[in-house]
Amino acid sequence: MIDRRLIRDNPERVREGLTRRQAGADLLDKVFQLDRIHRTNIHSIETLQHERNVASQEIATRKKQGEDIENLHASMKVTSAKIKELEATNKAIEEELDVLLLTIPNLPHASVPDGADAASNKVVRTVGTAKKPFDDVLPHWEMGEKLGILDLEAGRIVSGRGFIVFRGDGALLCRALIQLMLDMHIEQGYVEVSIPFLVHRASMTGTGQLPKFEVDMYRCAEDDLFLIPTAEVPVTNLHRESTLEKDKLPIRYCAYSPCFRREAGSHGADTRGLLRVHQFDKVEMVKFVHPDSSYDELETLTTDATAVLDALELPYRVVTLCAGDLGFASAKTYDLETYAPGVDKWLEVSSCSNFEDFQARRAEIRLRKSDGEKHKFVHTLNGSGLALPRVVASILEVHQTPTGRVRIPAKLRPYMRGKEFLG
RNA sequence: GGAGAGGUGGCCGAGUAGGUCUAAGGCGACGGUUUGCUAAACCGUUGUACGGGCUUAAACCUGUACCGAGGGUUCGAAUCCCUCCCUCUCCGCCA
Repeated sequence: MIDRRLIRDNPERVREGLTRRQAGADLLDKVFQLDRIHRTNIHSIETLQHERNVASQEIATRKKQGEDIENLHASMKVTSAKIKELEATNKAIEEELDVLLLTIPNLPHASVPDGADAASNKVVRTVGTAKKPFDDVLPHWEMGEKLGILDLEAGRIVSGRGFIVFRGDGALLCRALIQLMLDMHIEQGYVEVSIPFLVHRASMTGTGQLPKFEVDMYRCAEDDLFLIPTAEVPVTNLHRESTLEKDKLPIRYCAYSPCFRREAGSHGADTRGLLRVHQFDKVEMVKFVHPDSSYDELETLTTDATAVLDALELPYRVVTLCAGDLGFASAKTYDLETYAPGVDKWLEVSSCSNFEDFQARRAEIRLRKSDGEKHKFVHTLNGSGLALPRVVASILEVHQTPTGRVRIPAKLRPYMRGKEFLG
């Protein structure tokens, strides 16, 4: 959530940022206007309350002395009614204001390039080469089914399209990847946490999935709980409504979780194989940092994620998202894309973002101030390290051999019972 | 699912026959005095949010709200009433 005061004091800056990310700035005028009325009302209410407090005191004193207080009673009754009325009005305004504010996306950081959509994203660096290892590389779904490690039909039978079943080495590969990633991140200084996969509304609102994107979530109506679309939600909310000590920062977590996404509105895109599914496994990194260092932390977060791609010997590129392609809560995002020669595509396997204080303000994750300092929020960041199915797809295509086998990268072999090839 | 107990500041904890509660006291933290150093002792400070004033800004001054949440009664609510949420204990059920 954007600071209300920023909208009040510097509406043009907010307008500019929203325009840059292709978000309508029309809500802004409404917020500006409501905020002003809200403050005027507060002033009136407080004046009346002050009046009431003084009178109450006087009534108490006079009553002790046995004086007549009927007049005061009568006039205070009127005052109280006025207060009640104004409070009701202002509560309505505040609710409206909250909804509006929760719907406004974060502002892009100054270093984020201009642009309306993904076409304007900038490649920061490329590692390895994006080319076919040999001519007729099979797409991952064909390779996977040929090896008997991927069973898309079974997924359809059990749960419908978009759900996948891995068998044998396929299942082992998933488990191995999760383990490798977690071990690497622990080595990099992250604390592993194991978290709930169902969360309530407040958590979803804290990280920004709600109220705007409810249709994208799986929801258990009976208990009003949501299946998490990413571990970012429970992990970031670990510190919801709390104040963090400066000397405890940065806090770095990593976590494995399955991720559930309805993918509403994206039917027809990437329907084959592992590229777009309703449930997938992911290892996520989350950081809580001091505002001064959040952009440095974004860089190391990104290299902590690319280290996994290096370990898996996969070619990849790091892309800075342009303002128009930025996620709702993010101020700056690097996407990591690995090349899959079988489908000839760059696959997004990670998204590393700095949310600055956008999530922290929503989730009330504060930073304890030192003397004479204005009260602050921490900055939160997260990045996948990495999302599994697309990594598996990439492995099945990049490490494919002309003889129809798939080589297991050396760093992964200890987690794969020492095997060199899949299947 | 059933029964009971309870939710008060960073933490512990008092306070409910409504009116200096402007929330005691303690701990912790911070500052100071003392001290060769540390500790102890003593003195002092100590929340959050939102307004207003002053200001480049901070500091500061001032006001209001906040005792789980929301309503109600009242001139006045931590205190009385209603609804809801959460935590704990016991019982039941269960991997």
